[in-house]
Amino acid sequence: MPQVRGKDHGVTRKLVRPAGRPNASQPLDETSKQIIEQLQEDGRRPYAAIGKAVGLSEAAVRQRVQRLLDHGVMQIVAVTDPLQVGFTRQAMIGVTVDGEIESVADELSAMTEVDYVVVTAGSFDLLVEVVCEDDDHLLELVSRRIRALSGVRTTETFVYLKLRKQLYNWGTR
Amino acid sequence: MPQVRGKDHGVTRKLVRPAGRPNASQPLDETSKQIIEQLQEDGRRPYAAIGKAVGLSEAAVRQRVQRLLDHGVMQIVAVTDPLQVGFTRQAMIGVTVDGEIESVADELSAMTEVDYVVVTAGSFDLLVEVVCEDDDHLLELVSRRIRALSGVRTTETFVYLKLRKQLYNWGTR
DNA sequence: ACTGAAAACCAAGATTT
DNA sequence: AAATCTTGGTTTTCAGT
Repeated sequence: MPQVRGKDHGVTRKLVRPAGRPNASQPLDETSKQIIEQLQEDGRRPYAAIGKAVGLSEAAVRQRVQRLLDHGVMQIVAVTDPLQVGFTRQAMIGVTVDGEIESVADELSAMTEVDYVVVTAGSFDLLVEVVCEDDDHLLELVSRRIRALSGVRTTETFVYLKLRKQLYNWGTR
Repeated sequence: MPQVRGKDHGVTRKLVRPAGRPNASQPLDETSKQIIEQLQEDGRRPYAAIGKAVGLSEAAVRQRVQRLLDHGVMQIVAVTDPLQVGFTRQAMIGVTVDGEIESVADELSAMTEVDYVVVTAGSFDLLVEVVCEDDDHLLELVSRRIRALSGVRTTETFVYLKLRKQLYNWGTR
């Protein structure tokens, strides 16, 4: 399966847990894990088929899926291959920050080219994945916009040459 | 929305395009982009509802979705929040390699804790994202198994402190 | 588990390019 | 001619009781 990694463009999905969302925090039982595995293979698999596979009624599967979605344990979404939709250049950018890391992270998160921001321990304070249309776009993004942010001390760009593995199915073993 | 990033655990989904998969390579038209946007919000949204939103019949939407899936332009999958399913430690690992980068990439890709492998240009040859149950697990993985791979020269680990943004919806603007 | 309602599926036939 | 969309009828799934 070709690469499938998020780029912003479109509806923004923030990591902040929406207010009012119930927090599960209970370890998943075997059955829920099996259901998730089924949906990791095919997010539109019918509930009845899932039920057959995990030994549950259709309705029971439906309720469990709804609960998993409500609690934010999983989401079911389309993921696309950036190379097939006109974005030819991806990169990871390691950023070091002076001062407030969080505020820099916020500004980076707000950029449409940025699909991934994580605060890290190590020689970078932030790792930022970006998806660009081409090298010019990437250059403009890094040199004009990211390095221009106040608080950004250094950046190091790792241009993607080849994506080798990209999985969405975890947490279930 | 909480973080949602792939960890292996479970069915393996390789990036290699399955043989016989038709290669689209035609730029997406506006309608397909709109359909993808709909499915990025909710991967199980009914075809009829999507049709209403984009101005197509239910059957036409279904056919287009099938085509997008067949061509590997997108997939519809469940993605889970590792923190909610018992994995408390994520990290990015920068790897430098002696010799064949691809073979090291293959071996890393085969590890269940590894959910992301990319060949990069820059001071690392590979970037590898891992999802571990705890710090002990991460330590064991890095020091006993990754550094032990022949061809691995150096590794640098960036432990995730906080995931700030994670998007799956791209390519559509 | 049962049931009405909704959605998905299928096969032609129509339309567009 | 090929690809894409629509229509109508049928089967399956869904959601609430």
